Amino acid sequence: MTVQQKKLTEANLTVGYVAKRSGVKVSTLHFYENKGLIRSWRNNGNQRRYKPDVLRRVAVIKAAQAMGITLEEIIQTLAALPEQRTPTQKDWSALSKQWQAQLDERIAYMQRLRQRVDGCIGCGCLSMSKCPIYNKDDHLGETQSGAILLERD
Amino acid sequence: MTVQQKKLTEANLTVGYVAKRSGVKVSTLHFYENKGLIRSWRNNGNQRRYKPDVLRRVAVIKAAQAMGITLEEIIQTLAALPEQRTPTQKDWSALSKQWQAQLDERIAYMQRLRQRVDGCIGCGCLSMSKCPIYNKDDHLGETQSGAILLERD
DNA sequence: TTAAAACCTCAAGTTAAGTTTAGGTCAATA
DNA sequence: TATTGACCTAAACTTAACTTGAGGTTTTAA
Repeated sequence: MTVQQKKLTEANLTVGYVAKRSGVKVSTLHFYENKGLIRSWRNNGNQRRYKPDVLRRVAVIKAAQAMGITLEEIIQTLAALPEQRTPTQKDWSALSKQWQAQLDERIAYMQRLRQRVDGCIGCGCLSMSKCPIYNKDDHLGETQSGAILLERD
Repeated sequence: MTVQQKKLTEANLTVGYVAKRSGVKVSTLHFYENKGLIRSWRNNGNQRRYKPDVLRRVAVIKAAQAMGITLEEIIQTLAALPEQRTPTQKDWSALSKQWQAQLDERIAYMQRLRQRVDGCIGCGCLSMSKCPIYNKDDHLGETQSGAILLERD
């Protein structure tokens, strides 16, 4: 039995191991713990120990981030996971549905933007009076103004 | 002739007017000028004055940002615009082509991600050994690791 | 003409998502 | 057993893209 296998079966992962396996830095795991995104307990020497499901948690966090979801939102969503028992497939599945919807929205937003850029800038005219790049009702857009940016120039 | 019309025809816009018309704050215009994204000259009292095409510039900057392009990249791209003459439709069109390609890439990335999430998290299994959310070759992904995040857990 | 509104500069503050550093302790191995 | 590598905390630093504040000047309008 290798050291890693021993660690795995004992469900007793060190921070360095989790860092290597999850592809994030040790400092990031500390940071996530501070934020309440993951949890650990301490051994006699005050070192962190993790249950293996922390790996899934970090994977999910990273996946969500790649979808453009902020840590703050992720914290909110992860709060829906059970505290007492290890989350099941159903638990994770529920999360992913939420994020899928967000991802779909984001893709749709990008496509709308693509279309507008086709029409507005693509042709070189940029006549914003007819064809604003920003749309008041498009809440995914970063802009606060939402205004028609140019009417003439 | 209204004051605004006078300003427009005289090609002599104040910072407050540009701010209102472009939907960004005065401080943002100062900031952009510092970064070299826009230019102005000064009147006798040391106040900024702008040519009307600054409105188009700001619109383009905001559009590019909405596409996920950083200011640093925008600065690079805007550097291709002519310094001496006011940019023409062709000039703007060239820019937009570049950004369209980036936008297409980004959309494609999101869609790949969407597919992986369908397969990996959506089903609840999250068995990353077969179906990594992160792909080494997917350079749009934010993750450094690019590793398979979970082999078992 | 005078007060308010708009402008100016420069420096410091803000937020997100970490990373780095410093100064020390714990654990694994030659 | 000694030493090296892994860990600990707390605070400061980083980057992007701005925003805010302080203290002073210019314009505009009643």
